[in-house]
Amino acid sequence: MALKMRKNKSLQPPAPCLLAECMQVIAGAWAPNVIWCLRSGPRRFSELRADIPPVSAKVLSARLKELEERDVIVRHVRPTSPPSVEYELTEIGQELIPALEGIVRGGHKLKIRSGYYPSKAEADSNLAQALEPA
Amino acid sequence: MALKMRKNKSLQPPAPCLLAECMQVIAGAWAPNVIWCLRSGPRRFSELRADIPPVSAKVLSARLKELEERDVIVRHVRPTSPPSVEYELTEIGQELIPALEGIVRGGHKLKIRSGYYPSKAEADSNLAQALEPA
DNA sequence: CGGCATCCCAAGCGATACTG
DNA sequence: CAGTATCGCTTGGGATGCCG
Repeated sequence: MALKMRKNKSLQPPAPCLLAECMQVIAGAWAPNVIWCLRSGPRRFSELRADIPPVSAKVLSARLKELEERDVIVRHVRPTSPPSVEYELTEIGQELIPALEGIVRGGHKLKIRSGYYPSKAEADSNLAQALEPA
Repeated sequence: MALKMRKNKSLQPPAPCLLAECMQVIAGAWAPNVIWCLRSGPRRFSELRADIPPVSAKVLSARLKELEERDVIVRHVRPTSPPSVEYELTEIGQELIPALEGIVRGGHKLKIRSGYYPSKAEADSNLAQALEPA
């Protein structure tokens, strides 16, 4: 009857717990980008603003605060003449990088399959550039 | 050390392209769950509704439509007496599963590090249950 | 059963202006 | 430089009801 492999005992909500848990950290338009930008070392507020497209200061600080509360990043304040603040991934934050890499690779395959790159070489270089440390 | 590894040439927007690309597919509260639930075979509309927490019909159908447009899933209509519709992952959709697994593992480590499980055994079984096929 | 229509709310985000 | 405050828009989402 067509539904051969489906067990009729419902797939109990499979991973929604864990999936949702991590999705909340990852969610939003900017959080993943922040984590991604921090993966190769600490960055300052305005550096993040510049790196991440033009994210508004309000939203960026909101995300940073959230990520800090979740212990994904730490905030270092250096009391210099012009105030300087650095954000850095915690160990917990580092754990998320493989997940983001997975997403990047997934996005890459998506673009290859549907959108199409002009050439495979270009696709590969794009992926390599995306993944390379800095 | 603090800023040792930061190149002062700005980290050009590293992967936002690819990251954002895939994040848009993954984004929203339910899309990842849908893909996750479909990873072990086709499911029908109402099965998905039941499996995924209580997602409203409106939102579920909206997500399904989006995912179909992006060629992540396919819709099979079977013209039986009570109408029956099945959704299934396409090959493109399958490509996303590793990314989701990465997220699940990330969420798992997050819970271990911060929230804490009572015991490691329980943590492991939780992860295993989340990842097991069906 | 599957799914669209309507209403309505809350969160996310951007822009601008302002402070320490 | 590193934010906070305010405003207003746009989306995602829940609830309910109706239709094929």
